[in-house]
Amino acid sequence: MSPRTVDILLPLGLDAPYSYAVPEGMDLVPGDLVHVPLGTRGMVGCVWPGRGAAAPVDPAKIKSVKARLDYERLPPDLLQLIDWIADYTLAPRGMVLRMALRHGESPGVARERVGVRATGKSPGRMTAARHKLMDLLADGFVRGKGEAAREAGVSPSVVDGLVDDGALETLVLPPAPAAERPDADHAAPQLSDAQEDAAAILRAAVAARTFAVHLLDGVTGSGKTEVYFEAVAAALKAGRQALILLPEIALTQAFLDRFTLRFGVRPAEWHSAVGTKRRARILQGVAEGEVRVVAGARSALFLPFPDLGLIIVDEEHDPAYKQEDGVAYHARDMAVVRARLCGAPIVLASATPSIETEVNARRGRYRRLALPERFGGAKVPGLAPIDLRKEGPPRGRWIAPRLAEEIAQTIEDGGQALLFLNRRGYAPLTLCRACGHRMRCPSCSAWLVEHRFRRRLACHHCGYQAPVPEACPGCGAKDSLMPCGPGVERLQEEVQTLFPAARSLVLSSDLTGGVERMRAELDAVARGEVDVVVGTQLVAKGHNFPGLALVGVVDADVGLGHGDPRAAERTFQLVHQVAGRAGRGAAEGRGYIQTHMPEHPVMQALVKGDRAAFYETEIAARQEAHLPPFGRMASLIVSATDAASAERHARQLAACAPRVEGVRVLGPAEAPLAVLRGRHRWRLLARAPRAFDLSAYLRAWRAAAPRATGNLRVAIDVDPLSFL
DNA sequence: AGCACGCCGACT
DNA sequence: GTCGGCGTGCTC
Repeated sequence: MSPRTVDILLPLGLDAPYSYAVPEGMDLVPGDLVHVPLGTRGMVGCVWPGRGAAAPVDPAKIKSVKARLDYERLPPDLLQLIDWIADYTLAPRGMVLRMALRHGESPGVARERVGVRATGKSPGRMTAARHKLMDLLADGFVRGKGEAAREAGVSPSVVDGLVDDGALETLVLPPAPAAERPDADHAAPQLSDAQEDAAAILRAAVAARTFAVHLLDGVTGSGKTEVYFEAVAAALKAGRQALILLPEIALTQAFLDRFTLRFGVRPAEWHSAVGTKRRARILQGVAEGEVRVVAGARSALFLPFPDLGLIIVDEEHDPAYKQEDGVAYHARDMAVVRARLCGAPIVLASATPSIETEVNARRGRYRRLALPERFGGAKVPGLAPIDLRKEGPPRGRWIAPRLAEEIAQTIEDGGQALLFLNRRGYAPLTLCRACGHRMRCPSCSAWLVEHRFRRRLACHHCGYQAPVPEACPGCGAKDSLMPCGPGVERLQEEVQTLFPAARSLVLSSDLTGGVERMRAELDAVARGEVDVVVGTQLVAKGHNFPGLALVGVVDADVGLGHGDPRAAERTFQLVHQVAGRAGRGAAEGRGYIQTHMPEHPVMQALVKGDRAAFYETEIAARQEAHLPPFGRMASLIVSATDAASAERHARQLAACAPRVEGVRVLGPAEAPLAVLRGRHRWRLLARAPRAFDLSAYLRAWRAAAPRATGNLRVAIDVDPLSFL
């Protein structure tokens, strides 16, 4: 009699599960995590639902499952999500599974905690530190060892000393919960009428336990967070779990504080800065249903919630939701898929919805919940245009005279000014005055950006760094290298020159000192200890600057005019959000936008504060050009270390594209970043009608294509962010 | 993703 | 003669 076999999906670049024999007495169900032998080693895999007749395997090859791991099994909707994403993106199923397993590698054993308690016996010898500790523990309560030391303000060794002495006794405490239970009734907020209307609809949606997509649409400061917290509260009251997705950078103290204020405890956090031990605990807590609310970055989408009753995607328009490398997926879109698979409502929140979401709302596929006003009556500032062609700053300066005057006035009035420039470092380009040599990255087609604080030139694409050379590498001339163009560091220098008495601060992602420093800096700004903040897009996200009275957009044209419609959308969203930073407190905000093309529709919309106008023009343009969401698109990037073979393969690929009515294949052309990390890149685009099954087309194409040999790679991106 | 196998250059 | 570089292919 032949043994029973199961399909096991392995977290590798394999699209199909492998068959393993099931040992006598072992019971396996899809979703179970198992240990299996593979080649010379062992590995964790997941029991996969059988999909009928698989390719026959040589029975002699079949090995046996080693063990079923003592984890909660992955819920069925997560297995379906993995299949769905693999089918849609053409990524190997195993690589998608990997995203759901990679956090669980270290077993989530909850460490036992040691607690201490006073025995009633006095210490043999008394010291000042021992006194503090004994005073603390005089209440007879049990405390964790480290906790007791911390609270008493003594070192942990004092605790050990008193345990040895017999004045304290140790006992085993139950493991601390992965996260405390949020209390839905902790502090119910006072909502405006518009907020209450939206909240009521969301509460009803949570109660209905069916899939529905809502667009929570409101300007910065209109109170979207309070509204979706009500939906979270409803999920909590129903005893179900909720997931709040945020762009990683927006998982700030400010957000956590607001959550804590509303629900009494912090949510379980899930992002790259959370340590492995803690991740394992949270993972287990989620799988057991103990953890009720997770606030996380896009990877939180793959957590094994057994009873997910609500998903929130905050800042749904944020491009950080798009994963470009490995499995190329958009977390917002996949969140909608997961919501559908588990029959739960989902809320997409944004002040500047993506064109895709906006169109879905207009079509009625998503229900729009609009919050028209700013909470507390504060105003989003209008943006006055400064035409750089007519009233630009002198050469080598970036702040126009009119903006400079406004900054001076703002400082004088005791307000704060924010200058927004989406360029890190000191100068985006360094060139030699003598020979024209430009400092470029040795492994990318990109300029090296000078970082003056660090005294280095850096590539923002691959991480290459080098000290600023003494002499020009091209001609050997000394002191001939000259920075060109502004970065935030250089802008701060200009601020210091123009306003010597002003206290200025640069906020950008390469601030050294990590999260702690960033937090301290933001606090300093909030306390009014800074007059002028110079920041990159980081300042657009989620931070509140109550004293901010003036916003200056230094170069609104960055990225515009290269023909990528997505750049217009991005500019609009960023500038709109930055403008929204001003006037959140009592002060009424003002804003200025420096541009070379004030007549551009995006600038016009920003100047007039006319959001609707932006969507009208942008949606019309997309429709006209059959661009997403009015058509479907995929990009194929062929790369190799050798330029010629990349191009050759790209051309072969283009030649064997299946001819299908309505589908157009564009290219190959050099990719926007023609060389990245030493790899030459060529790009193909496939465009298809909206209802077309593009994934199936790509699969057929890939099957017809010659195998990519050597170090050739073909990266497929369905729904790429860039349309170029 | 690992890990073994295999086919070519420079060392004791 | 062997060591070892990495390109190629397989793992139920």
